[in-house]
Amino acid sequence: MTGVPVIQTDGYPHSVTSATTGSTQGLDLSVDRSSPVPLYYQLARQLESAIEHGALGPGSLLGNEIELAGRLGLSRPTVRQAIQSLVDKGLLVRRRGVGTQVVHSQVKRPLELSSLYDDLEAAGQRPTTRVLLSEVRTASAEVAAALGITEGAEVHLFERLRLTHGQPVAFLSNYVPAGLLDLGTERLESTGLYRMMRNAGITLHSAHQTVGARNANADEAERLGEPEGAALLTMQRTAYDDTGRAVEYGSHIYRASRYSFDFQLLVRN
Amino acid sequence: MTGVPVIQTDGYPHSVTSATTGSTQGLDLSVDRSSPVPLYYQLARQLESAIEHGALGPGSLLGNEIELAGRLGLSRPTVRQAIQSLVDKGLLVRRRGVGTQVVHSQVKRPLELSSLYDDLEAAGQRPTTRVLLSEVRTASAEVAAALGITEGAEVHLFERLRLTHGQPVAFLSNYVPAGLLDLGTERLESTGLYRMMRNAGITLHSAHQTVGARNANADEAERLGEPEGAALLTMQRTAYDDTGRAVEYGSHIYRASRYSFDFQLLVRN
DNA sequence: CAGGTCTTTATGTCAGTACAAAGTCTTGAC
DNA sequence: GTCAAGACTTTGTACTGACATAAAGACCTG
Repeated sequence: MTGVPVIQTDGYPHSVTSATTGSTQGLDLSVDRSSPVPLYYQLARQLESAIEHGALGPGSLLGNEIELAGRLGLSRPTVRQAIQSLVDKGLLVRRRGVGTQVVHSQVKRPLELSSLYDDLEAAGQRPTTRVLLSEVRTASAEVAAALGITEGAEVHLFERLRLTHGQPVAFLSNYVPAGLLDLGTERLESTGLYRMMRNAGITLHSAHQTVGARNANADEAERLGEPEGAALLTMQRTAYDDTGRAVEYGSHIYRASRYSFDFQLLVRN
Repeated sequence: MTGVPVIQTDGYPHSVTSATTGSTQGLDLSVDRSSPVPLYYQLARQLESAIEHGALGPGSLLGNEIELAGRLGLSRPTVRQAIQSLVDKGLLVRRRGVGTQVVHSQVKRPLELSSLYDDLEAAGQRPTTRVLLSEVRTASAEVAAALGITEGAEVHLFERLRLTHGQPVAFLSNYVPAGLLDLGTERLESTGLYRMMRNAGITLHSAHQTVGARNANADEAERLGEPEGAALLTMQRTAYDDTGRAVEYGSHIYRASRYSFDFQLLVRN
């Protein structure tokens, strides 16, 4: 990060560099006005990466907003917007009369609607998927209720087995209203469901989850390679897109011996 | 802009009422400039309660920001700030060229750092607590690592049994750095731990959770009134306050037959 | 020396304006 | 009749300016 020159194409690049560390002073912050990326977002990303890379250590002050704005050639509201987005993410804390400082705790990521696939991939587990079943059925009462459709309507059901290192981790049963997207088996094996939805123009918005546990019956035990009666982690999830329409219902079973949910959450004040 | 005259003097509430429903038009929105409560917050609260009470049904447009601002005698940024806070909560969705509408799905609450006590109480379960143990100990390696303190430092450990309708639901082991707050047994029975912390001036900020499952051993089975080998839901949580200091580590065990985690989560875009 | 008070500093709130960009809808041409 | 261009609506981004308020420290005073 040190001596890297900031190449600027057009607009008026404001680059700020200094030797002081532990503060925003020692950072090479700059914005590119010719870019279509919003200025507040450019700044937010730079601050975020500075925090991640340790250039801005925990507890270090960010420097007051007015000065920061001046140094970057931005207005205060723009700087505030950038900072606010990081405060919302839990990376920064504002204190009136004191300043804005980097939070001490190692907040990684708040809980997201991440797919199991992405989770495992991020953990370097190299997940693979085996599609066991993929067909159109009529919705049962349970599925219809979860998806908010009428019982008997057509849904696409697919069952998948997720593995890492050749070992089963989870058995996933997913239901998608028919016609919402075309689910090719080959693509389901190579990527996650949510990624496919995003590519199909569906923007996920929220989800309702229930996490519980139960003992494995003979069927489940065999599929997952666990002894009968072993504790299983269960999760049911209904996902909604931004129009409020339910786009997916999943009923998942995880081997508790090989998987657990791990997440960070923020308190809203 | 309709024919509604906006009377603007100073320090007086602006009230807007109309007969149209399904929109913000039929709402009695007003702000009180003499109140110390921020204007954007007043507006946000009113909109939120209107949504909750059904006055603003799912899908209904909010009306454009400029007009809304004019009707209330506020500036557009202020109105935007109010709306934005509800968008962040997942109650509203903005669409360029269309407007802002109430989200369809019944988003209840995103996942919060709620205590089990509050959860059960909200569900009308009338929880009771039996404090089994409450003493100061030296931190084990596991606890020290979770709390970020040195091994052997003093921590206050207390074990509680949570019951509803006389039936055990969970066994809770909690560790709090010694001297952080005084944990009276009687208060621990009548209220939750997080409520006590808030009252002691500690503002919670974030937490790291791990949820898993395992089979009950003989000890756990007896305590919770389950057969040996029954599936249990486990949760470990470390909570941090806004200075980044770990203030609590809890290792909890739930009867999977009587409890499951149930929550809503949002996708950040 | 202890206490409260004033000053400083930083964020918090709010107004008003301007232009950009993305959808929607209408209009017009073919 | 269909499709595309353009107008229009609405949110998105950004700036300037102003005052309020909380926290911290310096200062003065009893």
